[in-house]
Parts: sequence; structure tokens; C-alpha cells
Amino acid sequence: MKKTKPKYMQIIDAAVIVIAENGYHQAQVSKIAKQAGVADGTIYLYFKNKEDILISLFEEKMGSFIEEIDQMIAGKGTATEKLLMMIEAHFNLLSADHHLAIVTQLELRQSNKDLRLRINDVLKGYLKVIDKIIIEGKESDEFSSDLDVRLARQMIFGTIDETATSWVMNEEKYEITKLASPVHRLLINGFRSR
Amino acid sequence: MKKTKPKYMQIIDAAVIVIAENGYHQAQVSKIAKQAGVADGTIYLYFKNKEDILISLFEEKMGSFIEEIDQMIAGKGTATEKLLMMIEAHFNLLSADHHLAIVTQLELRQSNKDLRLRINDVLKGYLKVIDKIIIEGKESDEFSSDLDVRLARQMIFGTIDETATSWVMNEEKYEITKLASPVHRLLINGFRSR
Amino acid sequence: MKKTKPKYMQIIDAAVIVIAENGYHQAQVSKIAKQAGVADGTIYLYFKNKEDILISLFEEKMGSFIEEIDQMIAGKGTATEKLLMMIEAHFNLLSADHHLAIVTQLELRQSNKDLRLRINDVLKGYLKVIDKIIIEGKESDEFSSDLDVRLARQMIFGTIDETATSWVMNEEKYEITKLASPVHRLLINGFRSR
Amino acid sequence: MKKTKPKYMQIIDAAVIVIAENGYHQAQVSKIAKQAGVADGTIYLYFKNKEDILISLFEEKMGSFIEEIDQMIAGKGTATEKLLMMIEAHFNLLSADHHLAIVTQLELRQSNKDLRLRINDVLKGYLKVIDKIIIEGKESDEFSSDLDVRLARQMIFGTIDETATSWVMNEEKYEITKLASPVHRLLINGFRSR
DNA sequence: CATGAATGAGGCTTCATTCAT
DNA sequence: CATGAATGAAGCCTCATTCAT
Repeated sequence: MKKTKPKYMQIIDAAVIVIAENGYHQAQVSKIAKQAGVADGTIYLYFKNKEDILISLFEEKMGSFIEEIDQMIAGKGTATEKLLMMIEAHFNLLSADHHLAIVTQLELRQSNKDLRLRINDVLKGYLKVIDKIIIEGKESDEFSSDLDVRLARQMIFGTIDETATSWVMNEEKYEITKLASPVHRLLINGFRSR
Repeated sequence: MKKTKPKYMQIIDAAVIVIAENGYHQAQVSKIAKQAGVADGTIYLYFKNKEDILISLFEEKMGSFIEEIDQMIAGKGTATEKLLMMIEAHFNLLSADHHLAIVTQLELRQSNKDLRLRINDVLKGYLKVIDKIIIEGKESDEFSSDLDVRLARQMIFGTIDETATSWVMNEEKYEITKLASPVHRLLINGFRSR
Repeated sequence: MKKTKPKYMQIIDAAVIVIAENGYHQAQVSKIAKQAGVADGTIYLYFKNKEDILISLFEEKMGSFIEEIDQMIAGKGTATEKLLMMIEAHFNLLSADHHLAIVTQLELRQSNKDLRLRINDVLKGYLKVIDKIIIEGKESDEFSSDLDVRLARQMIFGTIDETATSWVMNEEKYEITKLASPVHRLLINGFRSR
Repeated sequence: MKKTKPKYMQIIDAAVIVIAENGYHQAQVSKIAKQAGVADGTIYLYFKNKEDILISLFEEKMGSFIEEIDQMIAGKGTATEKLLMMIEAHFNLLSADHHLAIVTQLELRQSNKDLRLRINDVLKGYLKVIDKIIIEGKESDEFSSDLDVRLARQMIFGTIDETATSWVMNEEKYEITKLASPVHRLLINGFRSR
């Protein structure tokens, strides 16, 4: 509904820019409104409150990304190949959108516990995709049959996330996209049945 | 110096409890003072400002932990064994101190960028310990000679951190200490030369 | 700009009253807001901070006074007559506004060095007006040709200021406006060429 | 009594230095104590409270100055000569003690109304000396018989004070002692019977 | 739909003073 | 006499949200 109105995405995109350039705690509603070219009050016609902007931001940006991933890896290829595709897609996304990388890896983590719980809800979709790959890998005997799915998922997500955060913190001095393959190899090595 | 005065640690311990029980943004100085059993102003005889309490908290708790780890793994054992000791020590620390686990895994991450940079300085000591183990493992041929140290470090740290955060977020429903061994095995599998 | 908005002067007038009645150090922002009939936060829509209220107060009240004086004495009359007009205008201003007299002669002097420097900037305009009169008097030979302008200025300003301060400190028990003429005579006697 | 103890003057001298170098509002009791080489608490063995230090400071420094003046001008000379001696003594005092000049002309004026009233009590002794000179001058017919004593006193004090304050504000760039004679001449011109 | 002026709660920090040693 | 660690009251300012226009 609201989401089809042009100002909805306009405000979210403004929020990404403002947060990336000013930091989470300096991203006042009035600043986002000015960046979006609307009045402060207009924000509240599209979002319940400030937290709602941030949740929606994460849902729109990461939610659509997760769906893409899900479709991208549907059917074709082995679990090993799918994992590579996923990591590559993840690193490509961050590499392509400088502002979004800063916001998701650094700034949004400063949000309070409530907001982080809501963000985790969105991430659960991502974790499910990871779980699907792991289970598929175990069934196809690519991965060890006694591989603990939760641990493997935490390893994959933790490694990708830490790699991405380090890269952003180092001011993106190197090409993160080139890390997809070696990261993938390390993970697969750990999971492989032998 | 300051650190030998009993009130210094008294205030830090109070801060851990107050932050864990009320959350980062609800941890007012007055609350910490009351918990420590001192007057508000007394805090400022031992700490420059509120941020200084939090930095000191992290330095005292994690800094000493890192030193312990460093000494614990000095000399004895293979890199593989040392990595296990480190993971066990990390999980034991969090498991033994419920409040500290919440503070370091969840609450302190809400701090602003300045504080997080200072926290990262402390963590660098931890990352150095990890690096030492990795390099030792490569030299002893336990780990693959073409293992990228930075990637391996990010994999180790990311996996441990994500495992710990998930555990805290799940309200510590399971024994995280039991995860040390399987986490270790997964990591070693990934690094092993073959 | 701001200055045309009614609340701007409303807040400044409130500040004069609150400072006069409570003293400089007891003039909290919340008290000024209440006196002005606005919320505390509204103050900060019109002033950068508390100091800005006080500077603006002085600029508005004295600044406009100085401009008035400047225009009043433009052209018409001798230097001697102009000096009288100036002294009368000054005493009339204080006499007409009890609160303002207290604020400018007693309370605002308690401000810190920064604020006092800003206040001095405003006063420089007044000193320039005085200087103009002195120079004119010297040129017209009303005043001695070897009269030191700086000294004469300090004598005029010092005498007026001390007279006013004494009057306020004596709780305005006598009519200060009646002092304009004798003060003027004394000063002119001192300056006269003979 | 207390005043004969060496630490009494030690603390007052420390206060002058601390206030001159840090400003009135940055002259904390602890800073004065450190400068005096005593413990904070020791201050309160010699002074009732902080205000008492400042009043005592003014009493000791200006009080003794006023007594000196009073004796210096006793008997000898005309009123005109006495006025010159007084102005010279005043300017010499400020010129000889840089710190004291800053404290009395700039910093102590920031004190609250109560303290300033107490300071005025001390100054009354000075004003009495001035009054004596004026009355003597009127009786000897040096000054006009219809000279208003209060106005003349305010003129003398206001001029001296403004001259001194301007000199301190201009960072004492010129020799204030050289101004005694011309200031004196201007005042005498104003008062002279003719 | 859109505006933007107005609201008002809430917390970190300073520093004069005390008093047990 | 002297110390100095401890006290605790008190205020400026920010910014998410509302609502009259």
C-alpha cells in the first residue's frame, strides 16, 4: 500500500544516506526529512515512528536481497556452488552500495535491543536460506553428515559478517568481491565429509 | 594508581550489572552510582566521564581476559590445541558471567562510533593472539600453507562471536561451553592442510 | 528573519524580567521560558544557547539605543548640546525601564569573559558615538584642542556608568534624569578650551 | 588573629594568581589550595567559605591601599595636589601588580550581587577619601562652591575605574602611570571655580 | 496530503563543603 | 592543625512527535 507511493522509498533512501554520512546517533528525523525533500511531519504519514523507518529500511534493502538470493539459487547447482553464489551476491551488494554497507555493517548495530530484535527477524529469512543450503549439502553428501546445522549456519554467517565489517572498517581499501572465493573455500573445507 | 583503589572495580562491576539489567541506554550514571553504593560525584573521581566507565569496563574485563589467554597458550601444545583452549576460555568466560555476556555481546554494541573504536583497540589484542595461533599452525604444517591469515582470523572471530551472540539472544537456553569442541573441529577442518 | 517573529522579542523581554527579578545566576532557561509563556525547547528555535539569549538581549536593547542616539544627534546642534542629549537619553532609558537598568548595570556584569567580550563589541558602537562628539567639539573649538580623545571618552563613559550604577545600587531612590545636566556641566567644564 | 598566620596571606595570594590566570569562574577552591600548597580542607580553617576568600582578598589588597592613601595625603598639600597623589597611587598599584589589576578590574566584577555589595563596603573607604579631598577643595575655593560632592566623587571614581579597566582590557599595552597627570587635569578643570 | 512550529521530558557533570583520620 | 576522599544538588539542551493550518 504505502510502499507503492514514491515518497516511501524516497524517505528510506534518504535515511540510508543520512545515516551513512552522519552516523546512527546523528541521523535525526529532521535531517532525513530534509534529505528526502519533505517536511518533518510528512515522515509520519508514511512511517509510524523513527524506528519504523529503520526497520523498513532494513526490510526493503535486505528483504529484497534475501528474496533475490533465494530465487537465484533455486534448483540449479550443488550446495557448494550455491554457497559460493550466495557469498558472492552478498559481497557484491555491499560493494555496489557504499552507503548501504556502512549502514548495515556499522551504524544500524548501534540501535537499541528492540530494533535489533526486529532486524533479526528479517535476518532469519537469510539464515533460512543458509540452512537450506547446509541441509541440501548434507543430503547430497557434499557436507559431513554429522555437521551441526546451527553451528554451520553461525560459522557461515559469522564469517561473512565479520569479513564484511572488517572491510567497511578498513574503509573498503580492498576489493571485498575477491574474498568470496577464498572465504567459500575455507567454509567448504570445514564442512566437507572426508 | 587508580586501578588499585577498590572503588574503581566496584564502579565497573556496578556498571556491568546495571547495563545488563537495564540496557545500554537506560544505564544512567546515577543508577551505576547507586548500584556501586557511592555518590554520583564519586564516579568522577575515578572516571573522566561516562564513556570512560564503559571503555574501562571493556579494558578491565576483556583486556585481562586477553592477557590470560595469551599466557595460557604460551609455549605448550600445538596450534590446534591452542585454538581449542582459546575457544573454551572464551565460552567459559561468557558462561561464567551472565551479566558480562549480555553487556559485551549485546549492549556495548549500541555505543557510539567513538566508543566502538576504543573497544576495537582492545579487541586488536585478541585478534593478535588469534593471528599468532594461525601463523604457528601454518609453520607447523597443521594448517594449510596457503591459508590467508586475515581471512582465517575473521573466520575464527566471526564464528565465535556469532555463536556467542546467538546464544545470548536465545537467553542462554543451552550450554555454550559444549559448543567449543564442535566449533573448534569445524574451524580446524577448514584450515587443515590436506 | 528570526527577529521579525514575535516570540524572539517575547523571550528577550522575558529574560530581562527574570534576570532583574532573580539575578543573573538564578535566571534559568526554564524560568525564562515560563515567563515568556513558551516551552523550554522553543527557546532553542530562536537562540543558539543561553549565552545567545543574553547577547541578543544586549544587542537588541543597547544596540537599538545606540542607533537612536546616533541619529538623534546627527547634524543639529553643537558638540556641547549633543553631549547633553546623549546623557539625557541614556539616563531616560534607564529611568524608563527599571528592569533593564538592573540587568545592564548590575546583573549582566556577572557574565563570563566570553559574554562580556561580546557585550563590549556592542558598547564599541556607543564609544564611537562619544568619540564623534569629542572630535566635533575639538574642531569647533568648544573643547580644548589638546584634549586626549581616549581619555575624554573614558571620562564620559566612566562618569555616566558610575553615576548609573550608583543610582541602581541605591535602589533608584532619586531621579537620575535630574543628574544629566549637572553631570554634563562637569564634563564640559573639564573639556572646555580656556 | 587568623590574619597573622602565614597561611592566611598565602591563600589570598594564591587566589589572586589563580583568578588572574584562570578567570573568576575557573578559580575553584581546589585550584587555589593547590597554588597555595595546602590541602582543600585547610582553606576552611582560615576562611568561612569561598566568598570569604574573595572578600578578604579585596579587603587585604584594597583595604591596605586605601589606608596608605589616607595617610599619604594627610595634612600636606592642596586638594588639587592630593587628588593627583591619589590617582598616581592608584595607577601605580595596578601597574606594579599585573595579577591584581586583572582580578580587581575584570574578574571580581563577575561575582554575584552579594559579594559585590561586600566589595562596595570596602570601596566606601576609598570613596570617603575622595569625598574628603572634594570637600577640602571646595573649602579652599580650589573647586567650585556649588560642586555636587556625590557627582564629583562618581566622576572621579568612574573616570579612574574606566581608565584602569580599558587599560587592562587592552592588555596593558601602554603605561597607565603616564595617564595620571592628564586624567587629573581633566578632572580639576571640571571642578575648578571660575 | 503536506507542512513546520511548538512541545517537554530527561541526564551528565561540576565543585563548594564536610569530616574521619 | 592538616588532610583529601567523598558528597549530592542542580540546570542546559536535544529531538521525536504532534496538530493547527
